[in-house]
Amino acid sequence: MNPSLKNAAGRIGLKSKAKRVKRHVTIREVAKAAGASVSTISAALNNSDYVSADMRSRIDEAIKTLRYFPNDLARGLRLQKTHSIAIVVPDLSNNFYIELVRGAKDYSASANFTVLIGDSRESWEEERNYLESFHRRRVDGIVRVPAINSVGGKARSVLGNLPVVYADRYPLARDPYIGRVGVDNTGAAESATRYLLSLGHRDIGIIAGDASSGTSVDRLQGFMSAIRSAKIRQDRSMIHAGHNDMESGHFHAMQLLTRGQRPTAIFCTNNMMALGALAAIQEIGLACPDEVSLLGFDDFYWATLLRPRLTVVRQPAREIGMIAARLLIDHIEGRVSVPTPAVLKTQLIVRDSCCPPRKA
Amino acid sequence: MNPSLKNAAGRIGLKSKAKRVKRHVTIREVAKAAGASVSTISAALNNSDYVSADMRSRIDEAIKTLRYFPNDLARGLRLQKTHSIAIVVPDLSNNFYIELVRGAKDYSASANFTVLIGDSRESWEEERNYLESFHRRRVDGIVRVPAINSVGGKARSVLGNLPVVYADRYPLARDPYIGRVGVDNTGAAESATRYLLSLGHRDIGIIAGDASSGTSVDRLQGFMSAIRSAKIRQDRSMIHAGHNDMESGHFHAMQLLTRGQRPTAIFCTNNMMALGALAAIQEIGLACPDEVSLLGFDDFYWATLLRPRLTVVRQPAREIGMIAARLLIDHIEGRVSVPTPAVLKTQLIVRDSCCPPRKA
DNA sequence: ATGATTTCCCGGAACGTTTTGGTTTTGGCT
DNA sequence: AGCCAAAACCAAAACGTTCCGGGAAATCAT
Repeated sequence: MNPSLKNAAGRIGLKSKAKRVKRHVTIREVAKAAGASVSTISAALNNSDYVSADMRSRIDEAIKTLRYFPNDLARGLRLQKTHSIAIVVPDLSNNFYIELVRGAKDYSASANFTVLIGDSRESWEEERNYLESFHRRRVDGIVRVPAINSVGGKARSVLGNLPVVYADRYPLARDPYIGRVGVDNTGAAESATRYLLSLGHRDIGIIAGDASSGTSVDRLQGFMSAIRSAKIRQDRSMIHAGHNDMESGHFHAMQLLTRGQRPTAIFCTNNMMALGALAAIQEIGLACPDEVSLLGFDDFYWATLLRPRLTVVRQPAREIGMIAARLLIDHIEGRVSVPTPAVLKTQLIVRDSCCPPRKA
Repeated sequence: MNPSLKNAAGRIGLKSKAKRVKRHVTIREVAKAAGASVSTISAALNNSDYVSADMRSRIDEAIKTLRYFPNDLARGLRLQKTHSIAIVVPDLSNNFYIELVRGAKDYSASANFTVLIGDSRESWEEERNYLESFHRRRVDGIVRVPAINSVGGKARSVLGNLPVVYADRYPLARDPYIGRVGVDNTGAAESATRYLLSLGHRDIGIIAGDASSGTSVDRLQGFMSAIRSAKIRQDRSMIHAGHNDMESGHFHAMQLLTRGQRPTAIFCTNNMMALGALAAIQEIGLACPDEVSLLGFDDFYWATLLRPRLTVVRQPAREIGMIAARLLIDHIEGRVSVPTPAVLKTQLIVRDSCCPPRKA
């Protein structure tokens, strides 16, 4: 059709003898090829009105044959927004966060936003790097579930005034955020504990998360509240603060199980620690649930493959991600959305890892 | 110190009555605040020589008080490279890929590269979106482990001429890539199969991956080769092609186990399918390994929590990721590196899920 | 002193888009 | 034919960096 097409396609940066750098195709080359001006191409791309059918098809053809892909750097620079958000989670090997990320990504996609993923591995150092990197990339906002050892305020210094919504965990230190979504941690932990109590357990150990996380604090509080309302005097040494990973779950379960008076049940405040605890139980050679019951937080797709199949309180991970993304994007686009914080329902999934204690 | 500092900090975009947009602070404002020119700030940032200690400290101070963060969009645009690569994997809920991603990310970080993560969920559609998005973001290269249903050539059309290195899986269709890293799939599958043979198994079912993946083909070939050299006539109906996910592992294991002549052992060619097969075995109520042995590919951190503990051939996931990143980055920076493809060692981890068949 | 370096700093031109504020073309009406 | 609005297109100015070419000041060699 258009004879200038092949010509334009051949244009390569012919600078010096340096590494032949094979530049990307630009909108300008498309313009040349289609016999139009740059602004018209742009108009066609952002399908504005006022570009004739004829012109539009010439442009489409040029784009196709030149294999043109818009440069989002230039676009973002000019537009002063990137139509993208970032989500940084503390542990990608924890399936809960995968689901959360996928939820966020799916909602974002439906809103024509792109999402960048960060995996801080429970390290503030790593998280900091991700946050700064995303900030420099000028994402339009961040959904953040902070690493366990990241005390609240530190993040702001690296975030500029990017809008942040917290998911799952939230910091205790007051940090300006535009939203927060998660579950009713206190209530969930309380009713889970009630379940253990109803089975007859009186000596219950808990492995909770770090006290700098509001979420962990809430869950512990829910636990305590259930215990109190059952008029039990809780042995404080059976309250452990872990780090939300398998190692610390293992470690603290070991502590709990190798003492004189061992608990008849252990409540782990997230799934990684539950796994660690299960490993410890198996290692010691205790029968679960017969000798010690195990109750976890967060469900995961292979929980039923374990023996015993794990009893857990399930959080709607995917929904948390979706809603977090929605809150964030609504804010970015200047829409007002539901008042924060958003709290979702949990569900106790009873399987085989809890039973009445041996002898009361 | 410098009185103009606070002044510059207050400069906000004061356009119309539109949403107060709170612009980011730019290098220009830093320049004004430090009483220097833009180019000098830039020089200081990229710590070139020729900027006096005095000037440098004024600049540092301005940067600090203004909370300046460079705009990587502008930077990338000007530099024509972003110092970032992308890695797109087919399933983040598969721990193998998490490790792979982490390896890639760790190496990249050490080389001052940033990495963007894509999770295609075994869907070419999704993968396409990620690839295109990364291309438009002008990452400098991509390490790709293609989705199972993505036939080779299609990707190029969306990648421009970005350098690609394949990890783990590779396409059969000839597609120009600059590197490939993985394990000796044929050899690994062959020796794993030999292990089953050595236990006395003669009726072995295999659930392999899709035939469009070179990796799957190789593994199946290794299996066949071991079978042949044991002079066994393999029942072709015991060769299944799955989709590398739990569902298809479950489905094909069901097929295999509910037929008249059931295999005494099943070899799954990746870990997700092994999990699915395990679920099927448990569902049917067969004893594993006593009634049917199960052999998986890829190790994962909770494999020992399963009952029976899974016997698998372990791939060095993390190293695969690291080397892939290294290959890619070496190429990007114009360094020549080790000849491709790079093949790493596997290791058969014998645990409890395989034993001699009941009666020969 | 004089010239030659070296050190320190700056102006301005890209990089690839979008958008503003035009100008030209088209075609429908008198 | 003449006019005018609408339709179709365009040139140029940003967006926030880096870097090239220079220039002034300081330092050094003669």
